[in-house]
Amino acid sequence: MHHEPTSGTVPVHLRIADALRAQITSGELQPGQAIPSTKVLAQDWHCSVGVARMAVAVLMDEGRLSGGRGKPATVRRAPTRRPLTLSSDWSQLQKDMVHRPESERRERGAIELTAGVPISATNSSANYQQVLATPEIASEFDLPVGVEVVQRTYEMTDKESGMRLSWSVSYIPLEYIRDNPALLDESNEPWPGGHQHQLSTVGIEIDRFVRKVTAIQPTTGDRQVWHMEPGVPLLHVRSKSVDIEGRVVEMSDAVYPADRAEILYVEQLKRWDLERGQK
Amino acid sequence: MHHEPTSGTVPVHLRIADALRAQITSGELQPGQAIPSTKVLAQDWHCSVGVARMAVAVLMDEGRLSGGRGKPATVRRAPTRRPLTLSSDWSQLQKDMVHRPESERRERGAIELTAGVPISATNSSANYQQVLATPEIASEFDLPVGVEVVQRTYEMTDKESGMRLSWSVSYIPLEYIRDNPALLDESNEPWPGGHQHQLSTVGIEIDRFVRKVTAIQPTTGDRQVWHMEPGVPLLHVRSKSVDIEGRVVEMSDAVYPADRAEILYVEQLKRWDLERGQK
DNA sequence: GAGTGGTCTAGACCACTGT
DNA sequence: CAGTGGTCTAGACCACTCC
Repeated sequence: MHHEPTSGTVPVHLRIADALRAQITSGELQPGQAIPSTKVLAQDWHCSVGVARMAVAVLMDEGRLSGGRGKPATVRRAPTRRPLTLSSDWSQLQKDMVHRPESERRERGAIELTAGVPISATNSSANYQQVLATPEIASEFDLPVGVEVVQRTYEMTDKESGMRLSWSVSYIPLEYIRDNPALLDESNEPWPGGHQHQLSTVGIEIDRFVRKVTAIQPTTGDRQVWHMEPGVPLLHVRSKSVDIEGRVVEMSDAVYPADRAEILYVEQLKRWDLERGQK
Repeated sequence: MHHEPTSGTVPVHLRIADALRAQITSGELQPGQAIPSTKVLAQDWHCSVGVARMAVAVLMDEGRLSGGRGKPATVRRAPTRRPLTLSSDWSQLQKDMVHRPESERRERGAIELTAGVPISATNSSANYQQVLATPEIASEFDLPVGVEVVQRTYEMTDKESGMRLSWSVSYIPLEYIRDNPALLDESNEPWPGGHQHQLSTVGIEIDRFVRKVTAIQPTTGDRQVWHMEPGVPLLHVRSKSVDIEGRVVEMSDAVYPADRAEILYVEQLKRWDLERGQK
């Protein structure tokens, strides 16, 4: 028995979602507060519980509700994101450290990947593998497909919770570093001074980093290892290191859950009064 | 009548999704190709069509399938993203142009927001409004809540398709630009030379930009205006302009669909041989 | 134990697409 | 027209949480 001809053309579950979303943004439903149960929503809107569930599923996917498993769905609190600084200042500092003693490098070495969490509270695991460049990887290096590259995957987890804090995979063409076998030794992790120092041992000087940032939707597997809630995208950062001869000598992919991290960077400009007459 | 005790503990619809995802990543299902219909999946997996639909919904949300509405669901082609360059080089160019004649500025003025699309093929609309700073906005400027700010929303759409190409909202505290009423004139859009030039007319010199990039899940409304498919996040860029006195003089939010845009930026480092002895 | 959401069924009707 | 997905119903059983 149908009550109304669905009045408009907007599906019922979307109308319920719109109503709830309005209540959330207006503050009528506060963060942490529970929304009405699916059964109540079904009664209020004269629909089946299945439709009510579809409505809350919409808001879950939008990241507005955090939910379920025996507990009522609640309004998600605004996430606090750790800034992930990728500014030239910091990269320059890393470059300057290349010629500093190892003790100093080791101390600050892994900051790159922890983004603020003390190294002592983390476990890290690295893995080296010699692989053949896929078409995608080869095109980034502008080298032929199938060329040998060293693949390094790196993962850090929180000691207490076991939660993953960072994950990245980087590639260096084997021919560029063949002269220094130490670069293939996993026991050196985390790399003191980062790959900038490692590359400097074979005479490669980095001129610039080129980074591309985009976002993707996590798979269910991603959600498990990151302990992510539904409705949270993954930030994907692809960095390339270009040396002073214009060659791409290193490429890395890293991902971060968008509810915990944000990419922060600074563009420094020159002063007007300092550049008079130049260029 | 139940056939098996659901063997493991993984829900059926997730197992179907996993199987399909594996077929997609392995190349067994090519981009553009149609996946089996929900009815067929239900028969193959001995489940109801409802469960089969949940399975394809999972892959839709991951952005791997596109489709529906009478047509069978198909494997989505890899998106081609337009790079959105936000490098210091480009910003510096903008800064240098501040002191160039208006004709030159006007020519290149709006590149900032089109990201590669010719200006002639777009419609743009700007809107000015004088509003009171919300707590969030005020905290970015480090000014008291309720201070007057000029809010400028800017939108560009493709002339043919009517699709939205860019959207942004920026804020400038009124007290910083009160001396130049031209800045409040909407007919000047698009701003020749961007806000850097506008601010220079009241004696403000930009020292640096600070940008934060993160990703959010679009609402159903967002999806409509951007013509986005499900499973595509939105990139969110918040830029702040800091002047040479350390004040935040401008703040803007911009969003881009993550399947069409990527943030690209370059970190330029100094040469070793050029910095000997300095610093 | 009562209430919650998560999974699943077996249907129904509709809008849309292709031929 | 037959086939597709999109919406919706009215139930069922389970795992979980809170009291």
